[in-house]
Amino acid sequence: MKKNKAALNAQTSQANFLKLLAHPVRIAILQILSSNETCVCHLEAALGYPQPYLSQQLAVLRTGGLISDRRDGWNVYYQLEQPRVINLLNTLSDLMENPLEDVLLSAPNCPCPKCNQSIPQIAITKKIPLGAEE
Amino acid sequence: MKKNKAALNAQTSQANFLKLLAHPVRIAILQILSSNETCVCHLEAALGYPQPYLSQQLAVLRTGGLISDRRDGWNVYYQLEQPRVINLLNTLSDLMENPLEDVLLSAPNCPCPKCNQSIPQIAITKKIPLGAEE
DNA sequence: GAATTATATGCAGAATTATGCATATAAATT
DNA sequence: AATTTATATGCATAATTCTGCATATAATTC
Repeated sequence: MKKNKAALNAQTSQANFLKLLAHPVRIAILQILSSNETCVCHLEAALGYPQPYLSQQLAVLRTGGLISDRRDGWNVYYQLEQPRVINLLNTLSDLMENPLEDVLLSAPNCPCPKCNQSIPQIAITKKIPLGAEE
Repeated sequence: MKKNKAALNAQTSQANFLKLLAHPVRIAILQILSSNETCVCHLEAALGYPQPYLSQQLAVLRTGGLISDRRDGWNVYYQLEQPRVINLLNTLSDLMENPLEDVLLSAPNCPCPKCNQSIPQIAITKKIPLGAEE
């Protein structure tokens, strides 16, 4: 009897989908986008990674159909194309008992229009410990 | 001002966890285990992959803490260590509108004790189309 | 139209993962 | 203790992903 490998079509596309998510920066990007449409410079300010690096990760997510972009003047704004992905990330945080992250809420020195509409965002409530910056 | 990368600790461990799952054969294994404690030879019969290959994928899942093994005589039986992983896989199937797989239910010619306790398993209800085997 | 600002792409080397195959171990049977 | 059955490990090569950096594009302002 010849041994035939099972096709595993569904599992293969599921695995490919998970590969899109299996990256810390891409997870962080999706979490940020889950609360707001966001421009690249905001991600840069929030995450501290170089712009070309973030653009590449955004390209991975965009090519994978998870997010979409919209240009407005100078800025390109990204948003979730498939908001239900957040269900998955929530199930994951739940499973791993990781609290939803903090980091993602503050984007000090973000120059984007949305961050500078009127009032500076968190600034006052956030204490910067001595020696944190140089 | 120096740009500091965000730590992304939670996201990093989440990504590592997803990497364990982001593989078609490993997903299939977990789905099979979700319904039953299962020995390696059963997986071999169900999936049609060579035994050493499956043992390697099992080792990945075992090392990652997702499954555990128990020896009984000749056979080693694996079971889910973290049954809530199935929530995640279900959320995923749901998201991708993949029906839960069929393939995984039949393991023709499985020699393991569990498959040969008394009655042949599915045999009768399952029609094998002409020319499916040679 | 030249300079500026925001974002995207290309490419290369490093690192990691996937896969196949030979062989090792471990319990059971004789 | 030799053989058989079930499973695990080691290693080599191929394939893929990661990451950093240089450069390209595209809209805007001067």
